[in-house]
Amino acid sequence: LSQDEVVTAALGLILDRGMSGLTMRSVAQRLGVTPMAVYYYVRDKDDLLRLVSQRISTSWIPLRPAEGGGWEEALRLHLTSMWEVLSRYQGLGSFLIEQPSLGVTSHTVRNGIAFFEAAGFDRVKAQLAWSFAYTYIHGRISVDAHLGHRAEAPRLEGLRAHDYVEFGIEAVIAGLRALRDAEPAEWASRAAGAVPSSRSESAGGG
Amino acid sequence: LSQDEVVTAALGLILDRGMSGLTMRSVAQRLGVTPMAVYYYVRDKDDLLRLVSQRISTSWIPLRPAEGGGWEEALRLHLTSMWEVLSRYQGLGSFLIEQPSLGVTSHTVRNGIAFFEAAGFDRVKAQLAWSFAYTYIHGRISVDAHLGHRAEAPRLEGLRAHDYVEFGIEAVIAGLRALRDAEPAEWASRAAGAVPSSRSESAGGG
DNA sequence: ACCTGAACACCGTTCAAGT
DNA sequence: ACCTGAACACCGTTCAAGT
Repeated sequence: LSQDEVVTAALGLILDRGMSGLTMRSVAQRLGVTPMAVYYYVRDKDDLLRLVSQRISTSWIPLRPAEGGGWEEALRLHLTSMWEVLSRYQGLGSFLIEQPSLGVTSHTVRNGIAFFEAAGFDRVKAQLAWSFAYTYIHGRISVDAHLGHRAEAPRLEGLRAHDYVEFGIEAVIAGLRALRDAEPAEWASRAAGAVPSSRSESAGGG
Repeated sequence: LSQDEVVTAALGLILDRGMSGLTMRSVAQRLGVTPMAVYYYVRDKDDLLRLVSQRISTSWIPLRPAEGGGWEEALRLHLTSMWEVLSRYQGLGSFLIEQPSLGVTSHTVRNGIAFFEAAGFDRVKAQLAWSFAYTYIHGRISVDAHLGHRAEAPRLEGLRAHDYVEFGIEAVIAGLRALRDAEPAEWASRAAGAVPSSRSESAGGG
């Protein structure tokens, strides 16, 4: 038995029975072992979920400055692959994307900001832009996960999940393109001075 | 004792102790009653959460066709007030927005589509547009909720939560404005024919 | 080092019973 | 109609013990 096997068992359980089917006891049972054996390889359930997050976060195309295609295409590829991977795991996606190790890591944030700075966004706008793109795909995965297992969810005509993501990603790109060169006054008119031009005092989430 | 008091107790518990502090037993304790008394007014925990959702969903500005201000301003007001209300309830927001009664109701969906049709979007684009706006704010509330109670979350300089939402809502509006008059080929280039121009065969989520 | 067994403090919920 | 009490089938987790 190893930590890798524990993580694999957890992932299998999620695919088979969904997020609520993942318990320390079910992991142990799938491995033919006593519940407490799992605790030898994993500190607690949060730790197990962190490891599951790490495992799948290697499966999508990272966000990196484009080589000729422009930032739009690079962002499109990244967001699309992220969605494709995470939507495969039903409720897991909406859960995992809230895990620090998968979403808002300092590495992920720095990388995202660097990407948008390379695309011509100033430092403040690069932060806002990355947060916006990340937030959208987060929302999309959550909404998809929720619609997936609810029969009462109203179905819209003629559109598949993929159409929604595609439209959404294009809207994200179009929105960012429009705001990149806009003056703060154009998008922060009702909160003048909220975004200082140089240095600043307060801290906020990403 | 009444159903209203049960719902009020549940809401208070969430504000005081967060989502994990809400249990059937803690609701009962707050009401000075035995755990099973709660079950007289509420079918089960899901039912209680549905009622909590309903209670708070009346607190924000509904999405309705603008009277002179244009669809942009109407959408801005709706999304902003939704965020302000839901972000007050920490983890509740990210949970509640997944509740059918709060988010993707057939009424909410129809209303949203009608709003965007009145704003000059065709039927298919109105569905996509509503889904996009709803999905973004869903994501924003989830991300905010998550960042709220995690000390390790990296803090970006000089930006407050409000700045992110404001930028995001403007990006949503700018994106929708750009795609409203675009041809499908411009935003669905890699999946030609995915969105039929007239009638359609398959059904998908919103 | 690796795993087991018993136990604790929690859940949501059912069921029968009280008033 | 409204509430209680005891109980069931679950959780995550600790702690002491085995090999």
